[in-house]
Amino acid sequence: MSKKTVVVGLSGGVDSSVTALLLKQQGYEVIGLFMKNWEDDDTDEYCPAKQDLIDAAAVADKIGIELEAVNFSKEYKERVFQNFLDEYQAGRTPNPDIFCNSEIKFKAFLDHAMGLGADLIATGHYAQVQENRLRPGEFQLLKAEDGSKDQSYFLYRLNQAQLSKTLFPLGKYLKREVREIAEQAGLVTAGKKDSTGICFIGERPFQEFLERYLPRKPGEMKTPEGLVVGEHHGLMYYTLGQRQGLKIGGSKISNGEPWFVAGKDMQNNVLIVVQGHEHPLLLNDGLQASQLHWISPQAPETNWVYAAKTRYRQPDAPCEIDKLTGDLTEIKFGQKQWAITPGQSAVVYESNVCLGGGIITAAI
RNA sequence: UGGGGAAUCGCCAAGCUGGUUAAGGCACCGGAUUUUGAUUCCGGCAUGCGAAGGUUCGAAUCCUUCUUCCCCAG
Repeated sequence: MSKKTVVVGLSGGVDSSVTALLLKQQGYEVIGLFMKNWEDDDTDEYCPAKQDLIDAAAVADKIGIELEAVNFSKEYKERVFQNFLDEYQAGRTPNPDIFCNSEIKFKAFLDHAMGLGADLIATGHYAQVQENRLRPGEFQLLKAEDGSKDQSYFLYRLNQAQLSKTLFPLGKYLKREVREIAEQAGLVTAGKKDSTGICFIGERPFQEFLERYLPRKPGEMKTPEGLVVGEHHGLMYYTLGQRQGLKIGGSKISNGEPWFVAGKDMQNNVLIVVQGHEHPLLLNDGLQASQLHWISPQAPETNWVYAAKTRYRQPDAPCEIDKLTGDLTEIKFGQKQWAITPGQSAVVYESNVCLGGGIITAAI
């Protein structure tokens, strides 16, 4: 019986480094695979992914595994980035990393790994996969043990075929422990700062970045009453609940509280802004979502208490699925939710099991 | 060219019966948090109070002149 082969996505960060290390220690035949999926900004002397590749190579060398590099830039652009732009253009706020997972990391990457003869793939995500005890052969996606790092929200669009071939070795560890393991193993990535920003693209001045693809289209900022209070650069550059960057402060009509984006009037190219974090227009009882995806072949029940997030890193809020017809669902929360935003994903949980979810189309 | 009122950080705005380093909020900037975009949190942000003089041990706070703006009369 030969050892099982696992292809690990090595990004050049601590998490994936430790993932590879743990699998190696568990006796798997491990192959590291470095992905470069974004090259729009590369110049001769500047290539953001370069240091990451160097680090990934150093880690692979230290652990004693092979490292291969692949480039899915084309797939990324076609399957993730184009949709990202279309969504912004339509005034919504997409979450590209969710599709990056379902289309790139767990599709293009998975296919490539299988082509290499792998039995399984693994990534450094904080989440867990488990076979359903009641229904053998069916896999469940669970939250990570480290609740503060749980990334199941980004993984809710994975299907049975993908989960059945996936390992998340970090699911049982705390972030702190992961760093300690890296430290003890002498991995160069042990103290490396966590990466943030859009996966593969990285953190950058957001409006400036979007502007390269979606040109400015200035218009007015108005209160719900129709009072003009400022000017915006283009509705697509703003998201509901946004406070920073509005550049409106003071004035006689101000009550001293900060302004937030509460809506977009696409027809008239007007950004609706309100004052005060608790303004009623920022709070809603429920939402509608479509493009539904459930991890189990069995969709969740209506009239049953679940919990849901309307954006990453937000505590689960108790909710009920009111309607579930075809590709449309309505979710009602026990308590009003803040800045429910079209384009973002509503992800449903039952205890620590991620059931799936959909893309928010409207707050209700 | 009569009378009255006001001029304090980009904006709003305390202080103005003279006395520690000129409140606070919004905006902005920096950082923390964060594999979306936000939110949130922490820190920074007027040697100067329209200008110039004067009174005083000491003035944004009192006086004088000038400048600007507003209101009421013309």
